[in-house]
Amino acid sequence: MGRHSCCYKQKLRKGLWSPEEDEKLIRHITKFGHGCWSSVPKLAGLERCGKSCRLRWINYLRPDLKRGTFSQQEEKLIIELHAVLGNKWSQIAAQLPGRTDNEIKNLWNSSIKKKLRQRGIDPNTHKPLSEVIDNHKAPSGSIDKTSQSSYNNLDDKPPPQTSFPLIDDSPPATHEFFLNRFVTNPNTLIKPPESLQVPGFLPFNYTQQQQQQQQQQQQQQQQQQPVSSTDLFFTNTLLSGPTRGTTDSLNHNNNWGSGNNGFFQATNGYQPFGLTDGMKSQTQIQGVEGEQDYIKWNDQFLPFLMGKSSIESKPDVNFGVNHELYNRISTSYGHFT
DNA sequence: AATATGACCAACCGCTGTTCT
DNA sequence: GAGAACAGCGGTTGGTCATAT
Repeated sequence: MGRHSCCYKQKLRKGLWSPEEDEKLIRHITKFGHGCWSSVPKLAGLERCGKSCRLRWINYLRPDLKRGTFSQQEEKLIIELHAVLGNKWSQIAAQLPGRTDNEIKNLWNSSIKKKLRQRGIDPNTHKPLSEVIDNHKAPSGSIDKTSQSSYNNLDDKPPPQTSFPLIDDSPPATHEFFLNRFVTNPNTLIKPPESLQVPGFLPFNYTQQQQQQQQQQQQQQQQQQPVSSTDLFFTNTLLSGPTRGTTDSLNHNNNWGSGNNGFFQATNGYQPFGLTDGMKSQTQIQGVEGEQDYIKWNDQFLPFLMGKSSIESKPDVNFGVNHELYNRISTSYGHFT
């Protein structure tokens, strides 16, 4: 269908969103949910098409977005999922809570593809490049059982060409492999596969009860033994990536499971919207004077708009604006004055 | 210091599938 | 059943920033 018909009827804004537009959209969806996207811009007072509003919300304004750079485990998971699903970015994103299909797609095209090629892996077939060159008939997306689905740190230096298969003894990325890892028998599953212990990741049949058991086990383990910094990073934090200046990202548990589910489960006519534990985590950010230059405006502004902040000294906002913060953020919008 | 190049990423475009009338 | 409206998806584009020359 392409561009919505509404886009032809009137002059609509295009391009980057201004903070004011974001604020309008957030306020509207916070109060009313999005309902029918085509009606959102009118109701929210925006000169955008519904499609644009939807995209902005899904890819940027949603409170459960994780943002930040991808962890190595996330990258590994993306590669493994891509080996099975191909360019089904939305399905891949579904396994990475807090990440959008757009984000993953961008990562794949800008970074992972290159890293795989550097390691001698064809990003389309996930086969060794030499093999792909030798066999031009290899259908795209098909997974050879000898090819590898398990990847070590992609930042590592590539192994010698003779060392394929590349990594370890993990099973190949066949559909059986995928099913074994992601669609497990709920009667037998207690613990998610080790490689899937990425913050917020839930296999398809990983129930809340099982999750609680898992959390209890993790808590016991944490009490029993010290955790390495990387373990902390991967299992206890939601703010991944450089988290420059992030001070308390280690101080909360992984609540993505319940929080995320709650967020996405529709309970009424409107599409669901709610504040989640995940959002709490997202708002664990530094104060205005900190070094958190990575965070974009909504990362700080959004919680205040939502009337909820996990920052202890909550600014006096109530859908109003923390003006100091707002001014600082607004200036970061070079195109917007 | 100026320019070129590349990386990154937000947003748009066009398509398909589903739902509604 | 047909067509319109809509949601969602994947590919692509264009702007911005960082780095190299």
